[in-house]
Amino acid sequence: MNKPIQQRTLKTRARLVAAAQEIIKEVGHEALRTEEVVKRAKVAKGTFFAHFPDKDALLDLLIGEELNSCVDGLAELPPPASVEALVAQLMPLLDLMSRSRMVFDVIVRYSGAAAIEEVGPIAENFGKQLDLFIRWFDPLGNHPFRRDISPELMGEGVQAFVIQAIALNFCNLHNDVDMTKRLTQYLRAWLLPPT
Amino acid sequence: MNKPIQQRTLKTRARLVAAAQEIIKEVGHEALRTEEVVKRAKVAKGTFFAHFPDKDALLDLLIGEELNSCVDGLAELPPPASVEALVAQLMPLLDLMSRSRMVFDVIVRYSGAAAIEEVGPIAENFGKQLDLFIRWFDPLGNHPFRRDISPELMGEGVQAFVIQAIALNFCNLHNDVDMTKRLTQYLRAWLLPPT
DNA sequence: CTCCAAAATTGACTACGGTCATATTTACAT
DNA sequence: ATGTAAATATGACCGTAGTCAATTTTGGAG
Repeated sequence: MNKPIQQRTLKTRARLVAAAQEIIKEVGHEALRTEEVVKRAKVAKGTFFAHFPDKDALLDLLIGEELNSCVDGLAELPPPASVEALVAQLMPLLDLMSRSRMVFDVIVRYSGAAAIEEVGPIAENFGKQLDLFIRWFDPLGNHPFRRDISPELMGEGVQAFVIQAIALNFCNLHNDVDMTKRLTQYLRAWLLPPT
Repeated sequence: MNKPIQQRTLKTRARLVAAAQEIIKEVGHEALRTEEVVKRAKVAKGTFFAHFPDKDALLDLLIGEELNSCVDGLAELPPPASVEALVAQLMPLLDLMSRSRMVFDVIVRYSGAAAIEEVGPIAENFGKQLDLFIRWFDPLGNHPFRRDISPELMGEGVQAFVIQAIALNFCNLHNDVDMTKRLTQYLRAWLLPPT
């Protein structure tokens, strides 16, 4: 019933977010500086940290939004009819997650509900991904995937392998062709019933 | 043939490492400060960074060593005869990797050969883990696991699921009983042929 | 309208990782 | 021994995330 949330707060927060988005568009996530954010948002340093516990929380929010629109896009597609189709459909997500080492690190760190408390935007998005996978792997659906384990478990495995594939991709100068191949190999072994 | 490596270098490096190990034993990885390391090692700040590219490289080394003695211990065990036995054998590794959020983050970041160049101690250890798994999953061996995919692929999957299980464990106040259960569930679905 | 307590904002300040020009030490040739 | 070039060490300095006591703004009670 109480309404302790002020109009001013929303405005300030929106300015901070807008400034950050602008900066990221210009110089990328890696070069984001809180000083630059507050300068453009025309607020003091302390104000930033009154709105976000730390810089990573802002990145959680921004990257979470990007992930959301990406997953929303996926949700409109029909359930994939093969591992190859699945991997192809996931490519936009893969591209986003592997855009830069820093983005990937933030995603990995926050995908598991980061802090002990508080589920952030990225963690929420991973829940959303899971819902989507559960639909795609519905045992009642017409797909070639295994039916001996729950679709939820299948989805969690897909997430684990996506992260693994991207992580290995950041290594030995593998390019994304190899990432796709590797993920396909993982998911064939994970999702297909042995012939 | 050239011998450009000085005795002094080794001494200094050893002192830095020893100081860091001492500090970590006292206050944990999270509270490690380079300033404290150089103070105890009786060297200047700059010397630290002449020996390690950054603080994380030192952690890579130290955590890598811990992982190595852990995996060496695992290597003396006989191949596990069930998923439950496998998970039980892996527990020391799981405990080490999930000791703290920071340790886990460093491991995840460096497990995939961190930088584009240079394979560090943690990445090397993950290779060693893989060798061990390949032995355990030898298709010629007497074990209940699937034989339709390469043991290497099986091992990579185990690594992916271990990371997934730990990551989720850092979330929703799940304790390690749940981590064990979750990993068992993953590995049953990953390693066992459908009945 | 006036006053007040809570909410929001401020910016100087701290902590700490990392840099770099300079100084010192080492190894070796002569 | 002496000179000297390369390797190593130094510490003042910098950049940036994050803190906090003090200040300003807000919305509402009387």
